[in-house]
Order: sequence, then structure tokens, then C-alpha cells
Amino acid sequence: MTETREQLLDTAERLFAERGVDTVSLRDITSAAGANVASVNYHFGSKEKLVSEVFRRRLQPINDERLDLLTRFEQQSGGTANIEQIMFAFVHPVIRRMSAEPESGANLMRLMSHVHSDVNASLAGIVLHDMQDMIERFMTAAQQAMPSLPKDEIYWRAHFATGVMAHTAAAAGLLHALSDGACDVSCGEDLSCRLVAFISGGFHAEIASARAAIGKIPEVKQP
Amino acid sequence: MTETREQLLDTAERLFAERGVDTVSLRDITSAAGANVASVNYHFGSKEKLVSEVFRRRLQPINDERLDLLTRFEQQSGGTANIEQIMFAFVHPVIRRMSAEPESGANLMRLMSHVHSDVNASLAGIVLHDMQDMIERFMTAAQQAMPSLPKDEIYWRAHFATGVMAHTAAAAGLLHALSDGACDVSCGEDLSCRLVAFISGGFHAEIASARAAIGKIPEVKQP
DNA sequence: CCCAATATTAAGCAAGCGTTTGATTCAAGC
DNA sequence: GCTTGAATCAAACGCTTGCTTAATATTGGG
Repeated sequence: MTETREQLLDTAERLFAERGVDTVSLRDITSAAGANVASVNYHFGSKEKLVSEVFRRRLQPINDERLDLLTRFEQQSGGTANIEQIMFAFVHPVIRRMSAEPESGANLMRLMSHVHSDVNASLAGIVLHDMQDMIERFMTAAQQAMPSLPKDEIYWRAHFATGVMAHTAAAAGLLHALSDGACDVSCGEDLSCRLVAFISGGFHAEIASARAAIGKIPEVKQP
Repeated sequence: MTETREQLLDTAERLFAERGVDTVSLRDITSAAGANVASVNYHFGSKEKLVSEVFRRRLQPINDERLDLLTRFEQQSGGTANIEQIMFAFVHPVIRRMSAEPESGANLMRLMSHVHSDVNASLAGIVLHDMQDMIERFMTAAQQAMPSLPKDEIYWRAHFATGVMAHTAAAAGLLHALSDGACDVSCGEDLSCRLVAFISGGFHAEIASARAAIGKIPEVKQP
């Protein structure tokens, strides 16, 4: 029967999202899924392979949709997409899923945050391997969209952009609490555009003029 | 002797930064510190209290410096700081430490990332309590600097800004690898300004014009 | 010098971990 | 109706976890 296998994946995904990969035991998963402790090792071989499959199952369609969306923007614009379009293609496939199905979407958001923080080294290794092609594709697209920026500056800002998305995913509940419920993540396309606006604003920024706006940097007392 | 206590804090900080709080055992810490397993419970009472103290010890001076810096910017500008100054005051106390002492600085960066991702709920609870005053102070300063933005929009963008900094902290090593060493975090004030430029660019952005730049959103094939 | 307070030690506790095993159930194929 | 292979099960394996205990070592003040 393949039903138990699916049940294990669904339950593991939910628990990983709620409490993190390292703090969820096989017994937590199997008892919540109504299965035997041995079923994970029977169906997947080990806990690590289960983890890998949980992430792969969600990330693959997202990365496919990202690439698809980027390609269509490029075709639509006659070869080169602008930075807003590139970032929308990167962000929206995640946000869309999150707002379409609030409960499983929240799981996904929190799963994403585990991927982007390289705390769990083996996890990052597993997942990033699948994302490498997509990352490269988006990097060259960004370089074409912003030809005046040096390559390493592109890297920095893409890094910042990833941070915005990952953190939005990771700490959405925290923001909801801090803002007394005024901010939540249920309005998909709006949130995508809000994210894209912020990130693109960052990409268009000039360091020199920001430095000028800061002005004189005060001395601080060193303890 | 207070020497063992200090040694435990230093060692725990290093190991937490390298491998995360949950995956480091008391025996890992004590053996690396050359102390007995029981010493943690003797000096701190429990593992959780050790964790709390590790974070508090680093975050308190940073938050103090953030507030100090913001106050001086406000005095210098006659009451109201601009968004670049506010974000510099938020970001620089972290970045400065990181670049001043690369090894312990890297620890700090990765520690910060653990704080900002609310994966470990109890950890977030412990640490955020100490940060609440600082957060409130910066939120009202940001509202004064950007009076045209609605309050919840300020929340969103502050949330994004935190994400940029946290992710820069968390995955600095990852960026170093992806960019073949072109990007690293050793140039303190430069990096602070780079971060401030990106974040401030995001704060100044208009959602409507970003939405316009995206144009027609292509349909994607749903699997 | 001695005594009390502080600090460190080895040993062990119960509980939980991922994984393995060998028996049992179950649904088809001949 | 028996056989075969896949799926599930209870039980146990060896190991690590955070924490406790009771004995020992170290220290500084009277």
C-alpha cells in the first residue's frame, strides 16, 4: 500500500514546519500518522531520506514554476525581463501557494525558511543541489536586467532579496503578532507585489546616495 | 572560580553558531571546554538557561548601541532621523562587530539568525523579550521618517529589513561560496552602507509603480 | 591551621533517539 | 487452496540526551 507512505510525508511536512526537522522524532511522525515506528525505515530507508523527500516534493514544482514564469516574462518582453518581473517570478510561486491554501501554505513557508538558513548543513546540501540550475538562471537574468551593476554587487543584492523572502516565510507568525493582526499573509498577489516592490527598490538603490543620506556617523561609547 | 563559567559561555557560543542550539549537547560543550558534564547545571541551572545567557550576553550591548546610535542621529538632525540613518543604526552595531573580529563575528552573525527565525519558539520568546523596547523605539522612528506610509506598511517593510539583515547573517558563508569568494563580510562600514542602501531603497519604493513594471502576469501551467 | 563555602569530579539515572529484527497479516497469482 | 511477496507489527537493540547525586578537591577568611 502506498497510502502509508503519503501519510508519512504529509505528517512529517506538517511537524517539520511546526517544530523544525531536528526536534521532530520518528516516533512523533509515525504516531501522528497512525503508523508503526518501522514504517519510515521501510518506505524511505532512513530519517534523512524521508527529510530529503519531504523537501524535494514541495520544492521541485515551485522551482519549475519559477523557471516557467521567468521564461514567459522574457518571451513577453522580447528577450530580457526587467528586475521587477524577475523578482516576481522568483517570489510569486511561493507566495501563491501560501495564500491559496493557508494551512499547508504556512507549512511551506516555514519549510522554506529551514532551507535558506544553512544551520542544518546536510539539509542545505541536499536541497541546494536541486536548486542550483534555477539559481544560475535567475542570476544571469538579473545581470542582463541590471547591466550597470558589477557582478558581485548582483550577488549581494540577490542574497538580500533571498533574505527578504526567506524571512517573510520564516517569521510570518511573528509579524502577525507584533502588528496586532494588521499584517497577515493571506492576500497572495498583493503580498507578492509588496515583496517585489521592496526588493526592486533595493536593486535600484545607489550606495553612494544612501551613504550621503546617512551623513556624519556619530561616535558611540564603547563599553 | 568564574573561569569555567566564562569558558562554557564561549564554547557554547561557538558551537551554537556552528551547529545550532538543538543539535549541540551538553557533553559537546563541556568536553570542548575541558569541563565536567555537571558544570553547566552547576553554573547555570539548566541547558536552557545557558542558552539564554549566551544570547543575552551578546545581544544586550548590540541593542544598547543601536539605541545610542539612533538617539545621536536624532539629536544631530534636530529631532527626526531619516530612514537611512535609522537603518544604519539598526544594522551597523551588528556588522561592525562582525568585521572587527572575523571569527567571533561570524559566530555572532549565525547566532543572530537563530534568533530571528522563530523555529525554536522558546528561544525566540527568551530573546525577543529583551529586544522589545528597542523594536518599539525603531518602529516609531521609522513612522516619523516615512509619514506617508500607513502603519501596517511600515510593519511590513521593517519585517523585510530584518529579513535582509538576518539572512546576511545566517548565510554569509553560502554567499561566499556561490560567488567564488568575490563577496565576503570583512569590510564593515562598506557592508553596512550596502545593506542600508538596499533596505532604504525598499522603503522608498512605491508598490503601484512596481506593479506597473511587472506588466501582464503570464499564465503558468498547473501540474 | 582549620573550617566552611565554593567548585569540580566520576558514576549513574530515566527517557528518548534512529534503527533492526523476526514474526505476522494481507492481498493477489497460479 | 496454497504460495509468494509486500506491508505492518511489537519488541528490542545500542546509543545519546539532560540532569542528579554523593564524594572529592580547592579556595579563602577567621
